[in-house]
Amino acid sequence: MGRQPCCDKIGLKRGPWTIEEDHKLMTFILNNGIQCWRTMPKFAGLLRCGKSCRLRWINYLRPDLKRGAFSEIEEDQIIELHTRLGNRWSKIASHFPGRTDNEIKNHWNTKIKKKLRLLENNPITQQPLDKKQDKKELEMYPNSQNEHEKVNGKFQVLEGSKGDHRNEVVEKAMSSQSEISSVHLINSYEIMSRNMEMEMLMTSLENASQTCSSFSFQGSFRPIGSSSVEQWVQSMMCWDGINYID
DNA sequence: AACCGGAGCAACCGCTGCGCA
DNA sequence: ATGCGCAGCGGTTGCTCCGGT
Repeated sequence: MGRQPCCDKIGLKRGPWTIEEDHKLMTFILNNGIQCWRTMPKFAGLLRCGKSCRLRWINYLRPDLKRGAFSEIEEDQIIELHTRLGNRWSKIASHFPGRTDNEIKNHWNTKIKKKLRLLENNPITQQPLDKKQDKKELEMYPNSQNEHEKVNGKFQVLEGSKGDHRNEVVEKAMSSQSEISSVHLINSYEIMSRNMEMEMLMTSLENASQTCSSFSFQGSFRPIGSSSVEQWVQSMMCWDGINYID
């Protein structure tokens, strides 16, 4: 007789996570912490198995995740670690704070492997042949080598006075044609979100302002179609009431 | 405009190792 | 010592997007 499944899969949802599910999981973890993945979905009101919740949190929702393309330095490090450790992705990932094993594994399989193969086939130049991607990125972000390095700045509203800063945050995000990529409210009410829809952000901020007299706000924004990332970051840094924190 | 193929990546599956009774 | 249940890990799958024809 085989091993019992990790959970009763009948009636459980599979496939891509919705924003609502993300929100439920995140809120639950932030309020209760991580104790038992198996029972978590039930208490969080999710029709998912614990394994799926764990994966979603680790690979996507965790607030300390570093998003964006891998730098040349990171790639070199991955190659070096891979020659020493082999396919032990979690071990490799432990050398890169904010990166997940899944992310590194995918990057290895889709980019690095190919790059190394091309290098092997092109020993004279010792240069990667596929420069297409680099060129494309350079065209999109002429002032930035790595879009996310520049964009993932953090902004903080100190001693926010309820709705004032809440509106400020939302208006600024909307006027700058941005999507919220990460929001972190601290103090007595805590919530985080990644790729949160504007409507949901409003609700979260509303809840926050109801449950505490003052709160601080930390977040990062990612511009949509901004021609100059640096310019955009500069404009955010000048935002009254928001302190740019390194 | 429609189709196709490749790239990228999120999510799943099944195995392993560990802690505990 | 053994078996069970769990979290974690690595391989794989399948969906989405995008560029080329």
